Amino acid sequence: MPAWPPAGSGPSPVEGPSRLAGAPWATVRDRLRARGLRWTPQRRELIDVLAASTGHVTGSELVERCRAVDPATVPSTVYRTLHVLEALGLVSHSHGHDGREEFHVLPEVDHGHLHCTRCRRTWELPAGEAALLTAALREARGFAVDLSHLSVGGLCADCRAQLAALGSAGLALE
Amino acid sequence: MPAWPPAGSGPSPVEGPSRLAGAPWATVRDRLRARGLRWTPQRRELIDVLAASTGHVTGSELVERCRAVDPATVPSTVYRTLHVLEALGLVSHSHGHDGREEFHVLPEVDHGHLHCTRCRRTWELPAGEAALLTAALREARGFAVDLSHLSVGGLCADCRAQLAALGSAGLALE
DNA sequence: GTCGCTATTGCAACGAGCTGCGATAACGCG
DNA sequence: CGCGTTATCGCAGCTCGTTGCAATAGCGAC
Repeated sequence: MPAWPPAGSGPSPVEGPSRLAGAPWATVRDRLRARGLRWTPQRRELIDVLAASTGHVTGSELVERCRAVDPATVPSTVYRTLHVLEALGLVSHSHGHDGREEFHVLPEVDHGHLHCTRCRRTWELPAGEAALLTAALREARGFAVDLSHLSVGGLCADCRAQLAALGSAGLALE
Repeated sequence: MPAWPPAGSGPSPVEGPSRLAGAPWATVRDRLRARGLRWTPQRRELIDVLAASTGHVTGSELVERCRAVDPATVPSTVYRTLHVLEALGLVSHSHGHDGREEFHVLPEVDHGHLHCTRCRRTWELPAGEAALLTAALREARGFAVDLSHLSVGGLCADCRAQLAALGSAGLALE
């Protein structure tokens, strides 16, 4: 793993809106400052890592990736920064099947999660598919569903097929 | 808290092929043995505690209650026993809003959970209310929803009302 | 009763994540 | 450019839960 150029030494690769097209990361610094928050090297590192990530990442994965960039990285700082970024709307988090934190980079689209309790895979559940539920809950209880906190567990089609194939042979525990 | 009558003392209520009506705990010992598992004092303690519990309990709450009965209780044993009991279908667990484990004593009725991300209260979501979602997912994806792993987050009616009352004054973080 | 097999225990260490605290360093201002 | 304010850092320690391992103890068989 190539060491990154020491922060601040030498001209860093184009820091324009070039590759950041569609990436709000470029504006994070100003967004932080506008709130009286600060732009620190540690935060910059995490944001670099986030900008290179997509989809779901667990907190510890992010810690590891940061450590790859800067071995001096400390977990608490990463977690704290993640919470700050969440307040800015740049990431969101939910709890995976095992209760571990999963961060969601750039939650452009509001969606829930579907995960198979057998194969542990996860899918995104777009608002459309949950619409009936959210509408029903709003009407019946006045409850406003937050899709990012909607998590549905169960058996995916593949696993159901596999179990069916196994037939009644095994009352398998697992 | 009253000490429980020693197990096995006195005639236990009907224990037939009928229903484990109300007290499946009485049969736990035999169910364990039937599987080649063992009946130990530690397990008995946890089962006493469970029998005295209803609804949702977190793992650490159970550990505490066990420790109240027997200070020598060790967490790993409690957690391991809980997982064994889950395999027997006597408890089920899910992950709460904060990712912590919540155990569910005697999950007679299959249901999901609804929790408010603001006031942190939790409600049960009966199968009926989720039926539309589960049906839709089964048809569209062949996904079989496990209600005990269905968790819906959002704002409850009370909190929505409170927020509305606060008006546009606060762009509250929380 | 006691013997042996092995499930279970308790311990210690670990992993994820959070938190309080003193020290550091961003950043706005002059 | 230097100063003061205060957000942030790094550390140490804590909580919840899991895991590997050696020692213990259920329990079925003799």
